[in-house]
Amino acid sequence: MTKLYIYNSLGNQKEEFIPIDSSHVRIYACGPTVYSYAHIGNARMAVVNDLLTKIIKKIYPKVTYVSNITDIDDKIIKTSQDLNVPFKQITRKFEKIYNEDMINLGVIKPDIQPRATEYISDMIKLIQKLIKNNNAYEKDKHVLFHVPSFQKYGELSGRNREEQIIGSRVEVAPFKKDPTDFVLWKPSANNVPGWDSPWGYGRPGWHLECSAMSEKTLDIPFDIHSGGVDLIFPHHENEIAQSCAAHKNNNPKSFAKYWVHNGFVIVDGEKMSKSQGNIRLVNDLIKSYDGEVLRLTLISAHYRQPLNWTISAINQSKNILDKFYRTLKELEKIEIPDKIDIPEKVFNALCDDMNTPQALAELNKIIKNLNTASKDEKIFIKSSIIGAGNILGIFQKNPNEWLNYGRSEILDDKTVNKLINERNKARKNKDFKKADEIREKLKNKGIEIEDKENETIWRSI
RNA sequence: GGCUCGAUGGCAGAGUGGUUAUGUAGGGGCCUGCAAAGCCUUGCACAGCGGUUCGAUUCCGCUUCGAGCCUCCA
Repeated sequence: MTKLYIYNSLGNQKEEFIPIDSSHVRIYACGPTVYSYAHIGNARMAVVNDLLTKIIKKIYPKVTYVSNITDIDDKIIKTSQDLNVPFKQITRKFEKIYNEDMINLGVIKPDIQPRATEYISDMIKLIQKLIKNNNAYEKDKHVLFHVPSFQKYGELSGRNREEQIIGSRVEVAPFKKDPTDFVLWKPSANNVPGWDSPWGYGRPGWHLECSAMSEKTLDIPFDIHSGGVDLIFPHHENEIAQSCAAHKNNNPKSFAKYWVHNGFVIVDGEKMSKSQGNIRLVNDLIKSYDGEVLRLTLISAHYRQPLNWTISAINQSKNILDKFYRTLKELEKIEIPDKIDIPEKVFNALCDDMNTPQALAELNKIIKNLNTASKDEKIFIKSSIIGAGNILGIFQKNPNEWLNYGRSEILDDKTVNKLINERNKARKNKDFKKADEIREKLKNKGIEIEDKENETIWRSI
Protein backbone atom coordinates (compact mmCIF):
# COMPACT_ATOMS: atom_id res chain seq x y z
CA MET A 1 0.00 0.00 0.00
CA THR A 2 1.21 3.50 -0.81
CA LYS A 3 2.35 5.39 2.21
CA LEU A 4 0.90 8.83 2.65
CA TYR A 5 2.85 11.52 4.44
CA ILE A 6 1.28 14.69 5.68
CA TYR A 7 2.55 17.63 7.64
CA ASN A 8 0.93 17.67 11.05
CA SER A 9 0.62 21.15 12.53
CA LEU A 10 0.30 19.40 15.87
CA GLY A 11 4.02 18.84 16.32
CA ASN A 12 5.05 20.78 13.21
CA GLN A 13 6.48 17.91 11.25
CA LYS A 14 5.77 15.67 8.32
CA GLU A 15 4.40 12.35 9.49
CA GLU A 16 3.27 9.12 7.95
CA PHE A 17 -0.50 9.04 7.88
CA ILE A 18 -1.72 6.08 9.88
CA PRO A 19 -5.50 6.09 10.27
CA ILE A 20 -7.13 5.44 13.59
CA ASP A 21 -9.33 2.90 11.83
CA SER A 22 -8.05 1.93 8.39
CA SER A 23 -11.48 0.59 7.46
CA HIS A 24 -12.95 4.05 7.87
CA VAL A 25 -10.92 7.25 7.54
CA ARG A 26 -12.60 10.39 8.88
CA ILE A 27 -11.80 13.94 7.89
CA TYR A 28 -13.22 17.25 9.07
CA ALA A 29 -12.49 20.56 7.38
CA CYS A 30 -13.63 23.89 8.79
CA GLY A 31 -15.96 25.27 6.16
CA PRO A 32 -17.14 28.75 5.34
CA THR A 33 -19.21 31.20 7.30
CA VAL A 34 -21.92 31.97 4.79
CA TYR A 35 -22.60 35.69 4.88
CA SER A 36 -21.11 36.62 1.52
CA TYR A 37 -19.60 35.22 -1.64
CA ALA A 38 -16.71 32.80 -1.29
CA HIS A 39 -13.32 34.26 -2.11
CA ILE A 40 -10.35 32.53 -3.60
CA GLY A 41 -8.97 31.83 -0.13
CA ASN A 42 -12.09 29.87 0.77
CA ALA A 43 -11.64 28.08 -2.51
CA ARG A 44 -8.07 27.12 -1.73
CA MET A 45 -9.19 25.42 1.46
CA ALA A 46 -11.95 23.58 -0.38
CA VAL A 47 -9.66 22.50 -3.21
CA VAL A 48 -6.88 21.36 -0.89
CA ASN A 49 -9.26 19.26 1.18
CA ASP A 50 -10.98 17.92 -1.90
CA LEU A 51 -7.63 16.76 -3.18
CA LEU A 52 -6.58 15.34 0.18
CA THR A 53 -9.83 13.40 0.39
CA LYS A 54 -9.42 12.06 -3.14
CA ILE A 55 -5.89 10.89 -2.36
CA ILE A 56 -7.02 9.14 0.79
CA LYS A 57 -9.95 7.58 -1.04
CA LYS A 58 -7.44 6.05 -3.46
CA ILE A 59 -5.70 4.34 -0.57
CA TYR A 60 -8.46 3.49 1.87
CA PRO A 61 -11.77 1.79 1.13
CA LYS A 62 -14.03 4.05 3.17
CA VAL A 63 -13.55 7.73 3.81
CA THR A 64 -15.99 10.19 5.28
CA TYR A 65 -15.27 13.81 4.56
CA VAL A 66 -17.19 16.36 6.57
CA SER A 67 -17.03 20.08 5.99
CA ASN A 68 -19.42 22.33 7.79
CA ILE A 69 -21.41 25.42 6.99
CA THR A 70 -21.29 27.99 9.75
CA ASP A 71 -24.68 29.61 9.43
CA ILE A 72 -24.90 31.50 12.69
CA ASP A 73 -22.36 34.09 13.70
CA ASP A 74 -22.12 37.81 14.40
CA LYS A 75 -21.10 38.70 10.85
CA ILE A 76 -24.18 36.95 9.58
CA ILE A 77 -26.35 38.77 12.10
CA LYS A 78 -24.84 42.07 11.08
CA THR A 79 -25.42 41.39 7.40
CA SER A 80 -28.99 40.38 8.13
CA GLN A 81 -29.59 43.61 10.07
CA ASP A 82 -27.91 45.74 7.42
CA LEU A 83 -30.02 44.25 4.67
CA ASN A 84 -33.07 43.88 6.87
CA VAL A 85 -33.72 40.29 5.83
CA PRO A 86 -33.96 37.14 7.98
CA PHE A 87 -30.53 35.66 8.58
CA LYS A 88 -31.57 32.32 7.15
CA GLN A 89 -32.31 33.95 3.85
CA ILE A 90 -28.70 35.10 3.71
CA THR A 91 -27.10 31.91 4.88
CA ARG A 92 -29.11 29.68 2.58
CA LYS A 93 -28.39 31.91 -0.38
CA PHE A 94 -24.65 32.00 0.15
CA GLU A 95 -24.44 28.36 1.08
CA LYS A 96 -26.00 27.53 -2.28
CA ILE A 97 -23.67 29.89 -4.13
CA TYR A 98 -20.68 28.49 -2.26
CA ASN A 99 -21.54 24.95 -3.30
CA GLU A 100 -22.12 25.96 -6.90
CA ASP A 101 -18.85 27.86 -7.02
CA MET A 102 -16.97 24.91 -5.60
CA ILE A 103 -18.50 22.55 -8.15
CA ASN A 104 -17.12 24.87 -10.80
CA LEU A 105 -13.71 24.35 -9.26
CA GLY A 106 -14.06 20.59 -9.47
CA VAL A 107 -14.65 20.21 -5.76
CA ILE A 108 -16.77 17.21 -4.85
CA LYS A 109 -19.35 18.07 -2.23
CA PRO A 110 -18.36 16.76 1.21
CA ASP A 111 -20.00 13.52 2.25
CA ILE A 112 -21.63 15.43 5.07
CA GLN A 113 -22.07 19.19 5.17
CA PRO A 114 -23.60 19.96 8.56
CA ARG A 115 -25.11 23.35 9.35
CA ALA A 116 -24.27 24.84 12.72
CA THR A 117 -27.89 25.85 13.38
CA GLU A 118 -28.95 22.22 13.15
CA TYR A 119 -26.59 21.19 15.96
CA ILE A 120 -27.54 23.71 18.63
CA SER A 121 -28.76 21.02 21.02
CA ASP A 122 -25.46 19.18 20.68
CA MET A 123 -23.62 22.38 21.46
CA ILE A 124 -25.74 22.92 24.54
CA LYS A 125 -24.99 19.37 25.70
CA LEU A 126 -21.31 19.99 25.17
CA ILE A 127 -21.44 23.15 27.27
CA GLN A 128 -23.25 21.27 30.03
CA LYS A 129 -20.49 18.69 30.09
CA LEU A 130 -17.87 21.39 30.30
CA ILE A 131 -19.64 23.08 33.19
CA LYS A 132 -19.97 19.75 34.95
CA ASN A 133 -16.26 19.08 34.45
CA ASN A 134 -15.36 22.49 35.85
CA ASN A 135 -13.96 23.67 32.56
CA ALA A 136 -16.64 26.28 32.01
CA TYR A 137 -18.65 28.72 34.08
CA GLU A 138 -21.71 30.91 33.72
CA LYS A 139 -21.46 34.63 34.25
CA ASP A 140 -23.87 37.41 33.26
CA LYS A 141 -25.84 35.11 30.93
CA HIS A 142 -22.62 34.10 29.21
CA VAL A 143 -20.95 30.76 29.48
CA LEU A 144 -17.20 30.85 29.23
CA PHE A 145 -14.54 28.25 28.81
CA HIS A 146 -11.95 28.62 31.53
CA VAL A 147 -8.67 28.28 29.70
CA PRO A 148 -6.39 27.64 32.71
CA SER A 149 -8.51 24.57 33.44
CA PHE A 150 -7.17 22.88 30.32
CA GLN A 151 -3.57 21.93 30.89
CA LYS A 152 -2.53 21.39 27.30
CA TYR A 153 -3.89 24.70 26.05
CA GLY A 154 -1.57 26.12 23.42
CA GLU A 155 -0.04 22.88 22.24
CA LEU A 156 -1.21 23.26 18.65
CA SER A 157 -0.27 26.89 18.15
CA GLY A 158 2.85 26.77 20.30
CA ARG A 159 1.97 29.66 22.54
CA ASN A 160 1.65 29.88 26.25
CA ARG A 161 -1.02 31.66 28.18
CA GLU A 162 1.19 34.19 29.93
CA GLU A 163 2.84 35.48 26.79
CA GLN A 164 -0.48 35.72 25.14
CA ILE A 165 -1.86 37.87 27.92
CA ILE A 166 1.18 40.15 27.81
CA GLY A 167 0.99 40.62 24.08
CA SER A 168 -2.73 40.90 23.96
CA ARG A 169 -4.26 43.87 22.24
CA VAL A 170 -7.80 43.01 23.17
CA GLU A 171 -9.69 44.49 26.01
CA VAL A 172 -10.73 41.88 28.48
CA ALA A 173 -14.44 41.58 29.07
CA PRO A 174 -15.24 42.17 32.74
CA PHE A 175 -17.06 38.88 33.18
CA LYS A 176 -13.99 36.79 32.36
CA LYS A 177 -12.23 34.97 35.18
CA ASP A 178 -9.12 34.81 33.05
CA PRO A 179 -8.21 37.08 30.15
CA THR A 180 -7.87 34.13 27.80
CA ASP A 181 -11.26 32.63 28.57
CA PHE A 182 -13.52 32.46 25.59
CA VAL A 183 -17.25 32.44 25.03
CA LEU A 184 -19.20 29.23 24.63
CA TRP A 185 -22.64 30.79 24.80
CA LYS A 186 -23.76 34.37 24.70
CA PRO A 187 -27.12 36.08 25.17
CA SER A 188 -29.11 37.33 22.20
CA ALA A 189 -31.36 40.35 22.29
CA ASN A 190 -34.95 39.61 21.33
CA ASN A 191 -34.55 40.87 17.79
CA VAL A 192 -31.44 38.78 17.26
CA PRO A 193 -31.38 35.10 16.30
CA GLY A 194 -31.08 32.80 19.25
CA TRP A 195 -32.20 29.60 20.90
CA ASP A 196 -33.49 28.75 24.33
CA SER A 197 -30.90 27.29 26.61
CA PRO A 198 -30.34 26.62 30.31
CA TRP A 199 -28.62 30.03 30.36
CA GLY A 200 -31.41 31.88 28.63
CA TYR A 201 -32.09 32.91 25.08
CA GLY A 202 -28.81 33.12 23.22
CA ARG A 203 -26.47 31.72 20.65
CA PRO A 204 -23.27 29.73 20.55
CA GLY A 205 -19.83 31.30 20.49
CA TRP A 206 -17.49 30.75 17.64
CA HIS A 207 -15.42 27.51 17.92
CA LEU A 208 -18.18 25.55 19.56
CA GLU A 209 -19.95 24.53 16.37
CA CYS A 210 -16.98 22.63 15.00
CA SER A 211 -16.46 20.73 18.24
CA ALA A 212 -20.10 19.70 18.31
CA MET A 213 -20.48 18.87 14.64
CA SER A 214 -17.24 16.97 14.21
CA GLU A 215 -17.96 14.77 17.20
CA LYS A 216 -21.55 14.17 16.17
CA THR A 217 -20.82 13.38 12.53
CA LEU A 218 -17.50 11.55 12.85
CA ASP A 219 -17.11 10.57 16.47
CA ILE A 220 -13.86 11.38 18.21
CA PRO A 221 -10.99 10.95 17.87
CA PHE A 222 -11.07 11.30 14.10
CA ASP A 223 -8.14 11.32 11.70
CA ILE A 224 -7.70 14.71 10.10
CA HIS A 225 -8.88 18.16 11.04
CA SER A 226 -8.08 20.85 8.55
CA GLY A 227 -8.57 24.48 7.68
CA GLY A 228 -6.71 27.65 6.82
CA VAL A 229 -3.55 28.56 8.77
CA ASP A 230 -5.26 31.50 10.37
CA LEU A 231 -7.55 29.08 12.18
CA ILE A 232 -4.72 27.52 14.18
CA PHE A 233 -5.21 30.20 16.75
CA PRO A 234 -7.60 30.69 18.34
CA HIS A 235 -10.19 28.60 16.54
CA HIS A 236 -8.53 25.20 16.47
CA GLU A 237 -6.79 25.67 19.77
CA ASN A 238 -10.16 26.37 21.36
CA GLU A 239 -11.82 23.46 19.62
CA ILE A 240 -9.17 21.17 21.06
CA ALA A 241 -9.68 22.60 24.52
CA GLN A 242 -13.47 22.20 24.38
CA SER A 243 -13.56 18.78 22.86
CA CYS A 244 -10.84 17.26 24.98
CA ALA A 245 -12.02 18.83 28.22
CA ALA A 246 -15.58 17.63 27.64
CA HIS A 247 -14.22 14.10 27.68
CA LYS A 248 -11.77 14.76 30.51
CA ASN A 249 -8.87 13.92 28.26
CA ASN A 250 -5.84 16.15 28.21
CA ASN A 251 -4.32 14.81 25.03
CA PRO A 252 -5.10 16.94 21.95
CA LYS A 253 -5.00 13.78 19.87
CA SER A 254 -8.05 12.53 21.72
CA PHE A 255 -9.91 14.95 19.46
CA ALA A 256 -8.10 14.77 16.10
CA LYS A 257 -4.88 13.02 15.20
CA TYR A 258 -3.58 15.10 12.31
CA TRP A 259 -4.00 18.82 11.82
CA VAL A 260 -3.63 20.07 8.27
CA HIS A 261 -3.45 23.77 7.49
CA ASN A 262 -3.33 25.38 4.09
CA GLY A 263 -1.46 28.62 3.46
CA PHE A 264 -2.94 31.98 2.60
CA VAL A 265 -3.77 33.35 -0.78
CA ILE A 266 -2.30 36.79 -1.22
CA VAL A 267 -3.25 39.08 -4.08
CA ASP A 268 -0.50 40.76 -6.08
CA GLY A 269 1.76 40.39 -3.06
CA GLU A 270 -0.71 42.00 -0.65
CA LYS A 271 -2.97 40.50 1.92
CA MET A 272 -6.46 40.03 0.61
CA SER A 273 -8.74 42.23 2.65
CA LYS A 274 -11.76 44.40 2.36
CA SER A 275 -9.81 47.53 3.21
CA GLN A 276 -7.37 46.83 0.37
CA GLY A 277 -10.33 46.23 -1.88
CA ASN A 278 -8.57 43.27 -3.37
CA ILE A 279 -10.87 40.43 -2.45
CA ARG A 280 -11.09 37.96 -5.30
CA LEU A 281 -14.45 36.23 -5.38
CA VAL A 282 -14.79 32.87 -7.01
CA ASN A 283 -18.18 33.93 -8.30
CA ASP A 284 -16.56 36.77 -10.28
CA LEU A 285 -13.48 34.87 -11.41
CA ILE A 286 -15.58 32.07 -12.78
CA LYS A 287 -17.10 34.53 -15.23
CA SER A 288 -13.72 35.23 -16.81
CA TYR A 289 -11.87 31.97 -16.37
CA ASP A 290 -12.69 28.34 -16.63
CA GLY A 291 -12.86 26.59 -13.27
CA GLU A 292 -9.95 24.36 -14.27
CA VAL A 293 -7.75 27.41 -14.79
CA LEU A 294 -8.57 28.61 -11.29
CA ARG A 295 -8.11 25.17 -9.82
CA LEU A 296 -4.74 24.66 -11.48
CA THR A 297 -3.61 28.06 -10.25
CA LEU A 298 -4.62 27.05 -6.74
CA ILE A 299 -2.63 23.83 -6.86
CA SER A 300 0.36 25.27 -8.71
CA ALA A 301 2.03 26.01 -5.39
CA HIS A 302 2.41 23.62 -2.49
CA TYR A 303 -0.65 23.90 -0.25
CA ARG A 304 1.30 25.10 2.78
CA GLN A 305 3.09 27.87 0.90
CA PRO A 306 1.55 31.27 0.47
CA LEU A 307 -0.03 31.56 -2.95
CA ASN A 308 0.32 34.82 -4.80
CA TRP A 309 -2.79 35.34 -6.88
CA THR A 310 -1.83 37.31 -9.99
CA ILE A 311 -3.06 37.66 -13.53
CA SER A 312 0.17 36.19 -14.84
CA ALA A 313 -0.22 33.15 -12.61
CA ILE A 314 -3.71 32.62 -13.97
CA ASN A 315 -2.53 33.05 -17.54
CA GLN A 316 0.26 30.60 -17.00
CA SER A 317 -2.25 28.04 -15.78
CA LYS A 318 -4.32 28.64 -18.88
CA ASN A 319 -1.26 28.04 -21.08
CA ILE A 320 -0.42 24.85 -19.27
CA LEU A 321 -3.95 23.55 -19.63
CA ASP A 322 -3.95 24.47 -23.32
CA LYS A 323 -0.76 22.51 -23.78
CA PHE A 324 -2.15 19.41 -22.11
CA TYR A 325 -5.39 19.69 -24.02
CA ARG A 326 -3.40 19.93 -27.25
CA THR A 327 -1.65 16.73 -26.27
CA LEU A 328 -5.03 15.13 -25.65
CA LYS A 329 -6.18 16.41 -29.01
CA GLU A 330 -3.15 14.76 -30.63
CA LEU A 331 -4.12 11.55 -28.88
CA GLU A 332 -7.78 11.87 -29.80
CA LYS A 333 -7.92 8.57 -31.65
CA ILE A 334 -5.99 6.60 -29.04
CA GLU A 335 -8.30 4.31 -27.12
CA ILE A 336 -7.61 4.01 -23.45
CA PRO A 337 -9.01 1.49 -20.97
CA ASP A 338 -12.16 2.43 -19.08
CA LYS A 339 -10.53 1.91 -15.76
CA ILE A 340 -7.44 4.02 -15.68
CA ASP A 341 -5.18 4.78 -12.82
CA ILE A 342 -3.08 7.71 -11.84
CA PRO A 343 0.59 7.32 -12.85
CA GLU A 344 2.69 6.08 -9.99
CA LYS A 345 5.16 8.95 -9.93
CA VAL A 346 2.39 11.49 -9.90
CA PHE A 347 0.62 9.70 -7.08
CA ASN A 348 3.83 9.32 -5.10
CA ALA A 349 4.34 13.07 -5.32
CA LEU A 350 0.81 13.64 -4.06
CA CYS A 351 1.39 11.19 -1.23
CA ASP A 352 4.38 13.22 -0.14
CA ASP A 353 2.44 15.87 1.72
CA MET A 354 0.39 16.69 -1.37
CA ASN A 355 3.26 17.94 -3.44
CA THR A 356 1.18 19.18 -6.36
CA PRO A 357 4.00 21.06 -8.15
CA GLN A 358 6.05 17.88 -8.12
CA ALA A 359 3.06 15.91 -9.40
CA LEU A 360 2.66 18.35 -12.27
CA ALA A 361 6.37 18.16 -13.03
CA GLU A 362 6.15 14.37 -13.23
CA LEU A 363 3.22 14.63 -15.57
CA ASN A 364 5.18 16.98 -17.79
CA LYS A 365 7.98 14.47 -17.97
CA ILE A 366 5.52 11.80 -19.04
CA ILE A 367 4.16 13.74 -22.01
CA LYS A 368 7.59 14.89 -23.12
CA ASN A 369 8.38 12.16 -25.65
CA LEU A 370 4.98 12.18 -27.30
CA ASN A 371 6.08 12.30 -30.91
CA THR A 372 8.51 9.42 -30.67
CA ALA A 373 6.09 7.33 -28.62
CA SER A 374 4.90 3.91 -29.71
CA LYS A 375 1.21 3.12 -29.62
CA ASP A 376 1.49 1.54 -26.20
CA GLU A 377 3.37 4.54 -24.93
CA LYS A 378 0.69 6.80 -26.33
CA ILE A 379 -1.93 4.82 -24.45
CA PHE A 380 0.13 5.30 -21.32
CA ILE A 381 0.53 9.02 -21.94
CA LYS A 382 -3.15 9.57 -22.51
CA SER A 383 -4.13 7.43 -19.53
CA SER A 384 -1.64 9.31 -17.40
CA ILE A 385 -3.08 12.69 -18.28
CA ILE A 386 -6.65 11.58 -17.74
CA GLY A 387 -5.79 9.62 -14.58
CA ALA A 388 -3.79 12.43 -13.05
CA GLY A 389 -6.43 14.93 -14.14
CA ASN A 390 -9.16 12.98 -12.41
CA ILE A 391 -7.52 13.33 -9.04
CA LEU A 392 -6.15 16.82 -9.58
CA GLY A 393 -9.51 17.99 -10.87
CA ILE A 394 -8.27 19.16 -14.27
CA PHE A 395 -8.33 17.87 -17.88
CA GLN A 396 -11.97 16.90 -17.47
CA LYS A 397 -13.17 18.60 -20.62
CA ASN A 398 -13.29 17.57 -24.23
CA PRO A 399 -10.11 18.91 -25.88
CA ASN A 400 -11.97 20.13 -28.96
CA GLU A 401 -14.30 22.13 -26.79
CA TRP A 402 -11.51 23.40 -24.58
CA LEU A 403 -9.48 24.61 -27.54
CA ASN A 404 -12.54 25.74 -29.48
CA TYR A 405 -11.77 23.57 -32.47
CA GLY A 406 -14.33 24.00 -35.21
CA ARG A 407 -16.31 26.54 -33.28
CA SER A 408 -16.73 30.21 -33.89
CA GLU A 409 -19.18 32.72 -32.55
CA ILE A 410 -18.48 35.12 -35.39
CA LEU A 411 -18.51 32.97 -38.50
CA ASP A 412 -20.53 29.86 -39.26
CA ASP A 413 -18.83 26.60 -40.11
CA LYS A 414 -19.78 26.77 -43.76
CA THR A 415 -18.15 30.14 -44.29
CA VAL A 416 -15.02 29.06 -42.47
CA ASN A 417 -14.73 25.83 -44.41
CA LYS A 418 -15.33 27.66 -47.66
CA LEU A 419 -12.51 30.09 -46.90
CA ILE A 420 -10.19 27.26 -45.86
CA ASN A 421 -10.93 25.40 -49.08
CA GLU A 422 -10.21 28.52 -51.09
CA ARG A 423 -6.96 28.97 -49.26
CA ASN A 424 -5.91 25.38 -49.80
CA LYS A 425 -6.64 25.73 -53.51
CA ALA A 426 -4.50 28.86 -53.58
CA ARG A 427 -1.73 27.02 -51.75
CA LYS A 428 -1.87 24.23 -54.30
CA ASN A 429 -1.51 26.81 -57.04
CA LYS A 430 1.37 28.42 -55.16
CA ASP A 431 -0.67 31.58 -54.87
CA PHE A 432 0.70 32.22 -51.41
CA LYS A 433 -0.27 35.84 -51.42
CA LYS A 434 -3.92 34.92 -51.66
CA ALA A 435 -3.51 32.09 -49.14
CA ASP A 436 -2.00 34.45 -46.62
CA GLU A 437 -4.73 36.99 -47.22
CA ILE A 438 -7.37 34.42 -46.38
CA ARG A 439 -5.49 33.35 -43.29
CA GLU A 440 -5.27 36.95 -42.19
CA LYS A 441 -8.95 37.44 -42.85
CA LEU A 442 -9.79 34.48 -40.63
CA LYS A 443 -7.44 35.66 -37.96
CA ASN A 444 -9.27 38.97 -37.87
CA LYS A 445 -12.42 37.00 -37.14
CA GLY A 446 -10.67 35.30 -34.22
CA ILE A 447 -9.97 32.11 -36.07
CA GLU A 448 -6.57 30.48 -36.11
CA ILE A 449 -5.80 27.75 -38.57
CA GLU A 450 -3.34 24.91 -38.35
CA ASP A 451 -2.19 23.08 -41.46
CA LYS A 452 -1.86 19.41 -40.70
CA GLU A 453 -0.51 16.77 -43.06
CA ASN A 454 -3.78 16.09 -44.84
CA GLU A 455 -6.13 18.67 -43.49
CA THR A 456 -6.46 22.15 -42.13
CA ILE A 457 -8.05 22.47 -38.72
CA TRP A 458 -9.19 25.68 -37.09
CA ARG A 459 -10.07 27.06 -33.72
CA SER A 460 -11.29 30.24 -32.11
CA ILE A 461 -8.73 32.05 -30.06
C1' G B 1 6.67 42.15 22.50
C1' G B 2 5.42 36.65 21.80
C1' C B 3 4.41 32.50 18.35
C1' U B 4 4.62 30.14 13.35
C1' C B 5 6.37 29.71 8.42
C1' G B 6 9.44 31.42 4.55
C1' A B 7 13.82 33.65 1.33
C1' U B 8 15.79 29.07 -5.11
C1' G B 9 17.43 31.26 -12.18
C1' G B 10 13.50 37.23 -15.88
C1' C B 11 8.95 35.10 -13.61
C1' A B 12 6.36 30.73 -11.32
C1' G B 13 7.82 26.70 -8.38
C1' A B 14 9.69 21.60 -6.31
C1' G B 15 13.82 19.30 -4.37
C1' U B 16 18.63 17.62 -2.71
C1' G B 17 24.90 16.84 1.95
C1' G B 18 28.42 15.76 -3.88
C1' U B 19 25.39 14.24 -10.23
C1' U B 20 21.92 21.19 -9.83
C1' A B 21 13.63 19.34 -11.22
C1' U B 22 9.45 21.13 -13.91
C1' G B 23 6.80 25.01 -16.17
C1' U B 24 6.77 29.81 -18.34
C1' A B 25 9.20 34.03 -20.68
C1' G B 26 13.85 35.12 -23.63
C1' G B 27 18.16 33.55 -27.27
C1' G B 28 19.47 29.96 -31.20
C1' G B 29 17.82 25.95 -34.37
C1' C B 30 14.45 22.07 -36.75
C1' C B 31 9.74 21.52 -39.09
C1' U B 32 6.46 24.74 -42.47
C1' G B 33 5.76 28.04 -49.08
C1' C B 34 4.88 31.30 -44.83
C1' A B 35 2.30 30.63 -40.31
C1' A B 36 0.17 28.04 -36.09
C1' A B 37 1.25 23.97 -33.10
C1' G B 38 5.15 20.87 -31.89
C1' C B 39 10.24 19.40 -31.24
C1' C B 40 15.57 20.27 -30.15
C1' U B 41 19.00 23.47 -27.80
C1' U B 42 20.62 27.38 -24.41
C1' G B 43 20.70 29.87 -19.53
C1' C B 44 27.37 29.44 -14.23
C1' A B 45 19.51 29.86 -9.27
C1' C B 46 19.80 28.65 -4.43
C1' A B 47 19.32 36.32 0.65
C1' G B 48 24.02 37.70 3.68
C1' C B 49 27.69 36.26 7.33
C1' G B 50 29.81 32.59 10.31
C1' G B 51 30.06 27.22 11.83
C1' U B 52 29.93 21.65 11.12
C1' U B 53 31.86 18.68 6.87
C1' C B 54 36.63 16.01 2.39
C1' G B 55 32.38 18.72 0.29
C1' A B 56 26.33 22.84 1.90
C1' U B 57 21.81 25.76 -1.93
C1' U B 58 20.57 21.47 1.36
C1' C B 59 22.49 20.69 8.50
C1' C B 60 23.44 24.47 12.81
C1' G B 61 23.76 29.67 14.56
C1' C B 62 23.31 34.80 13.72
C1' U B 63 21.79 38.99 10.52
C1' U B 64 18.63 41.13 6.98
C1' C B 65 14.11 40.91 4.47
C1' G B 66 9.08 38.85 3.71
C1' A B 67 4.23 36.47 4.98
C1' G B 68 0.81 34.97 8.76
C1' C B 69 -1.20 34.61 13.82
C1' C B 70 -1.79 36.84 18.89
C1' U B 71 -8.76 41.00 17.16
C1' C B 72 -13.22 38.93 12.58
C1' C B 73 -10.88 36.08 8.79
C1' A B 74 -9.75 30.23 4.77
